[in-house]
Amino acid sequence: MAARRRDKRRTANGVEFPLAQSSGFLVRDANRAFQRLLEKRITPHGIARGQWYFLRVLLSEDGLSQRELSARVGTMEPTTVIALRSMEKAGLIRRVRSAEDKRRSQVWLTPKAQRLRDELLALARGITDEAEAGIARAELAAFRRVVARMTANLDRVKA
Amino acid sequence: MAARRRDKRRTANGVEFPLAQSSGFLVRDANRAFQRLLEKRITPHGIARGQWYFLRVLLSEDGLSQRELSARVGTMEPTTVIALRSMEKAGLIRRVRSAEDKRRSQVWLTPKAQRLRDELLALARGITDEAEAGIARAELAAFRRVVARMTANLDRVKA
DNA sequence: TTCCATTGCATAGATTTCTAAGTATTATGT
DNA sequence: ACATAATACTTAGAAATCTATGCAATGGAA
Repeated sequence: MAARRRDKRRTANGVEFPLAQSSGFLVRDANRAFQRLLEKRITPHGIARGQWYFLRVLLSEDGLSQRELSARVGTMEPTTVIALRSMEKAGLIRRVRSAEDKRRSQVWLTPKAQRLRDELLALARGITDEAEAGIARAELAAFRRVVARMTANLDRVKA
Repeated sequence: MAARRRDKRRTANGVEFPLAQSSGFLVRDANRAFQRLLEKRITPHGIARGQWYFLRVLLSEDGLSQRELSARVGTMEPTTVIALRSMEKAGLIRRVRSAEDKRRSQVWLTPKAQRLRDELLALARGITDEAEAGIARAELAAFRRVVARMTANLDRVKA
C-alpha cells in the first residue's frame, strides 16, 4: 500500500531518524495504551481519567493540600483545581479549608471513595500485570531504572 | 512535611500498590517530560506540539492519506483533522483530494516544511540524545524492547 | 441497476491539560 | 507596623485529544 505510491513520494535525503528508533515515540505509544485501557476499566466505576491520578495518590496519602497533590501527581495547579472540582461533585473527595492557614485546602477522600479503595488498587495492579506480562523481573527492573533516568535527564535540561 | 499530619491520615490497609512501582505512572511521567522539552524546542520554529507528530511522519513518508497518517501517528481521525487544518493554515502542508477516489485526501508537505526537514530531525535527535544520556547502548535496546512489548500487551487486551 | 455496507473525512461536544494572570492570605524586612 | 514578597488557590483562554455521530463517495450483492 505504501509502495503503491512510492514513486510519488519524496525520497528521504540528508538527516535520517526513523520513528521506530525514537524513545519519545515509544514512550508516547505506551502511555496512550496505558491510558486507553485505564479509561475502559475505570469508566464503569464512574471515575474519569483525569480524576484517577489524584484518587490514586489520595488512596496512599490522604489529606494532602492541592499543591502537594499537584506535585505528587505531576500536573500543574489549574489542572488539579479542575480535577478536584469534578471529584468533589462526584462525591469522591471533600476540600477543607485549613484553619491555621486559610489559603490552604486539604483534600480528603469521602467514605464512598474509601470503599472503592481495594477495588481500584486491584484494578491498577491488573493493568500493570497486563502490561508486564511475559517480561522478566530483571528486565522490568532495568526498564524502570531507564525510564526514570530518562525523565530525570529531560527534567534537568534548561531549554 | 508528610509526617507532620501523619496522625490525621488514614493508615493504608488491605491492598497496597505504591505509585513508584507502577510502570504506567513511570511511562506517564516520562511522556510528559518528553512533551515539555519538545514543546519548548519546536515553539520557536512556529510548530505546535499537535502538529509535530504529523510533520515527523510526513518527513519520512510524504503524500499519505489522512487515515494512513492517523494510523502512523496513532491518533483518532478527528484529532488528525484538527492538526492538519492548523498545519495547512500554517503553510506546512497541502491537502489534495484524490482524483481516483474523491473521498480520499492526500497530504503533502510544502516546500516551506521541506526546508525545515533537517533542522527538525536534528531537533528530534537532540531531544532523544538528552533523554538517553548516560544510558548504555544495551540498556537502551532492552528498554525499547520492553516498552514496545508493554504497548503490544496493552493493545491486545479486550477490555 | 439499485440498494446497502464500507470507507474516508468531518462536525459536535466533552475532557484533560497547559500558560498567563488574578485574588486572598501569610511571612518578612525595615 | 507597614509595605513588599511569597504562597495557595483560582480564573480565563487555548490546545490537543477523545467518543459519538454525520455525510459523501465507493464497492458489492441481489
